[in-house]
Amino acid sequence: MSQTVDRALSILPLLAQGPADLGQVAERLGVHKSTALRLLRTLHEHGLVYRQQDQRYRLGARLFALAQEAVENLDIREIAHPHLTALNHECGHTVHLAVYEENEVLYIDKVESRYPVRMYSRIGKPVAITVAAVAKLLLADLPESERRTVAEKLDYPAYTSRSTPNAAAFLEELARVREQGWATDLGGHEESINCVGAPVRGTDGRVVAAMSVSAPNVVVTAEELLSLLPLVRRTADAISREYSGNTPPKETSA
Amino acid sequence: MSQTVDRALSILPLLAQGPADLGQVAERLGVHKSTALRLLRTLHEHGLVYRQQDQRYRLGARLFALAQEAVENLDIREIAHPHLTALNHECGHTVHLAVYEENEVLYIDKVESRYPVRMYSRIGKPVAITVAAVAKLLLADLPESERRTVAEKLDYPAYTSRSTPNAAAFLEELARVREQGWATDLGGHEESINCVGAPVRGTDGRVVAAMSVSAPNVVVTAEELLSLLPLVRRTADAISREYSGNTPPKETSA
DNA sequence: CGTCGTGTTGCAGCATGTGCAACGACCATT
DNA sequence: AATGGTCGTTGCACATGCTGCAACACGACG
Repeated sequence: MSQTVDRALSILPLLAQGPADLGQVAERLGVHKSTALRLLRTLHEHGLVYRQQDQRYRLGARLFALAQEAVENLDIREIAHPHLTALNHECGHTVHLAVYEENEVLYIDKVESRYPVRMYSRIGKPVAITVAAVAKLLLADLPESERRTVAEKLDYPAYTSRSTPNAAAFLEELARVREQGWATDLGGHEESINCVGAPVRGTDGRVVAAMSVSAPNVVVTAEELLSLLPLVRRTADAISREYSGNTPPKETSA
Repeated sequence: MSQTVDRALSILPLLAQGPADLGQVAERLGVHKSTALRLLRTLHEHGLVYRQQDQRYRLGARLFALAQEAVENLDIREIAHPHLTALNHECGHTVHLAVYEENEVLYIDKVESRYPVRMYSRIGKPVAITVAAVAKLLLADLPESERRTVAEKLDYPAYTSRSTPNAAAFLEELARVREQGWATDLGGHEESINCVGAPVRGTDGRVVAAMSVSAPNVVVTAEELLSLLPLVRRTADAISREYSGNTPPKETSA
């Protein structure tokens, strides 16, 4: 909508692929060098872009700061975290929390055996949206039409022999998930890893987040993992309740 | 330099503090609502901003993707990582790798007892630049004038009784660090945590990164930690050598 | 010493972003 | 139901501020 800003922002993904000098940026943007220079300077002033010794431009540190602050301000994460930790203590496995945002599913919290980590390698990377239990839960809740649109647009990489093969199968799976209120990923992403997940709902019943427990085959069989389902669902429901209760935290009396 | 882009980018830190609606954004930017709307729309198209159900704007997922890609493309990190892991195996303590970038020091890698983590809670947060060993190493290498300028501009929070109290003390410390070629942080940030660090240098001898080993008092005394210094320096030198060797990877013959 | 390849600057022209005012949607209140 | 208020959205006329050009500065290279 705004040409100038549009161009400036297009520089970021371009630099994400690796450093580039002024000429390259200008060329790939399709604008004059002087224009690119001014845009880069503006980005630089805001710390989104950094100029290394060889004069080439890189993405800057402020980007991390922003991403960091963004994830910390997710109230769902804040509310859910203690529940996730508790669940982890009970079952010992890795616990994930994820949200859906414009055709992407995004991990926003994770508790592993020993360390509560706030930001991980997986954030930002394309989540295996066609197979992950949390992805199924989040997509299953979309309105019918949107669900279909999204499913059609997706790629269906065959991570393993048990990955979701195509849109039809995925929609079927989503319907099942929607009905039963929980989801699994049995070796669909990595042959030896299984997950069970349950949805977190807001006041209006819509799914606002999803959580899952993951464990490798070698530790527990899929059946054993499935036996954790009641516990997982109870945890998700507890988060839902607390989130719904706290949703309108409008100042009633200061 | 570019007004439009400048305004658009100013929205990001604003939203980092928490979700805001159109009116708030317009007001805090000092522009008309319609202007703010157009800027937000452009940011939205690029995925940097997300609109939640209540119509308020939040920072978007693409931000994570960018931050993620940015950190992965740091070649220093890639080269250093195996060395950091090796060092961690030898001594068992937490190992950090950091770089300096426009008045900020930034952790870009970390190896902890059990998990190699690629992105951590600390990235993006203001590093304790006045006390951290890696910060001292990176700042100590700046040219005299810049070093002074930076030192004057900094705040000197008294994290503990042993924190660097002011610019004068800091500059003195930097001089010492510069001379001896290594640095420590003995309880300057957290009373019970000590660190020893050494610089990683590029071909031209300039410090391009810094690494450190941290351990709590209860595990090893400061003296014991200091006994690791030779090992730390050897590791840093190994990284320097490999980085210098690989620095000009220009295609000599396709 | 000249040539090439950079990044940088000033400027004229006009595309583009700007603020205004009016509209529509929604909610709360009466 | 009707009213008033808030908030997001749209179309438009104006002029701001962005654009691309051409010329300059600087360093590397032969």
